[in-house]
Amino acid sequence: MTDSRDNKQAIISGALELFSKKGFDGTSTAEICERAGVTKPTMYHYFGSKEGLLDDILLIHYKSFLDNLSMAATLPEDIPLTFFRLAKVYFDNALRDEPFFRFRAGLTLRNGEDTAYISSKKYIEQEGKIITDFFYTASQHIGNIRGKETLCTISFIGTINATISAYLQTGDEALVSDDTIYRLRQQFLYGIYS
Amino acid sequence: MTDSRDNKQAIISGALELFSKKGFDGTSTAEICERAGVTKPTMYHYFGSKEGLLDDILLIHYKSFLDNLSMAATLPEDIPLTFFRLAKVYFDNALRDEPFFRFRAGLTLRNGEDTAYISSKKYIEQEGKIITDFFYTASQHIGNIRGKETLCTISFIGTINATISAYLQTGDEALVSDDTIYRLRQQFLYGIYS
DNA sequence: ACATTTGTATACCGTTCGGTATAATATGCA
DNA sequence: TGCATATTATACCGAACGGTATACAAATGT
Repeated sequence: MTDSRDNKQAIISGALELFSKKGFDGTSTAEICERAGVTKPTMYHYFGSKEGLLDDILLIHYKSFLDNLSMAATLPEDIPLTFFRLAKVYFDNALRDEPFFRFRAGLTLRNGEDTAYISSKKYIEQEGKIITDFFYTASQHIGNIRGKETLCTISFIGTINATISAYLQTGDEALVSDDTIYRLRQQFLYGIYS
Repeated sequence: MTDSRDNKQAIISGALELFSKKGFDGTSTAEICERAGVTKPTMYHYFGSKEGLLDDILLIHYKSFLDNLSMAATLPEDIPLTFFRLAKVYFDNALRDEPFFRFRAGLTLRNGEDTAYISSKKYIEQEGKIITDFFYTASQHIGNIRGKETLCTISFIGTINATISAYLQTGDEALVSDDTIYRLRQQFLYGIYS
């Protein structure tokens, strides 16, 4: 018997790549299985349903991402440091796991009834909460963002994602460098809403 | 007989709203017809296929959007003015036609094999060309963005869309005000890459 | 050695999908 | 009025979808 974890992992990573390119509804279970080199009963043996597979994918990838975000925000009073760390988690995660970034980013601007969005909603909200909490802490020391914590959050995530997307399209590594983070930090904390 | 344009328009606007919420692949033709109050043969009489309907929707909405963008860029040498006008087209269009914005924005970060993305690709490229052309003109007068025209384009579109999305979620009208455009302009032309 | 668990393959099911054949109905024009 | 042209409704099609019953093969624990 081949190692079961190989097949399971092949299904997960292959499916995520397909979802990120063609969307959840645009990808068939047959396609997922063919790409992973398994048959449908094998996939249903592991995940129970197409949505179960999606849930597993989201759980695994979001857990690592959100854990890293939370760890980056353990010293929220050190505002410049925390901003830097948070942005770095976004960059690192996207470079290490491009399909997951594409999948995530494609959902961020779509707040509707898309199957994949509904399943991702709770994680997107957790992500938002971590960033919002940080901006609330920051606003206690930096007056000009007070009252704008929510919009700081949305703009922060949107701008970071746009920057990563720009890197993935152009290959310009300067985009995901520390310098970029310094500039974004300057804008968000001291410039953008003054 | 009811006015045919009513039905045709009802199908178009209803379908766009469904597509923006549930995605193209996640919306069934039966759903589209039910919402528009017509039967499937009626829809197929007008549009030939589900993709034909999508193409018509894209043609109508993108034409207006791209025309406005082109008109905003008729004086590219006046860089501050053109930047302002371009951003304003994005804001105005999104406020006037929210479903189309959501649909567009949901595709921007997803460069893959999604059905809706493939059909939209040519328009997205036209949009990109208009903005890129502007930044090339601007870079002839503003040295610090030279060589970064493509990434300026992607970041500009991404940041604008993130800002609009923030407005749609928070309802904070200050986000889509002229002041926001002034700040973005300052950042993009004189601050962000210096 | 053998029962049990785990994983895989063949073949298939019911449903929903996009799409259509047919015919009835409403309108514009003669 | 009656003909021609659009437009709509009923009813249906083949294909693809998500999902499964069954049985068999490989590993594991005793």
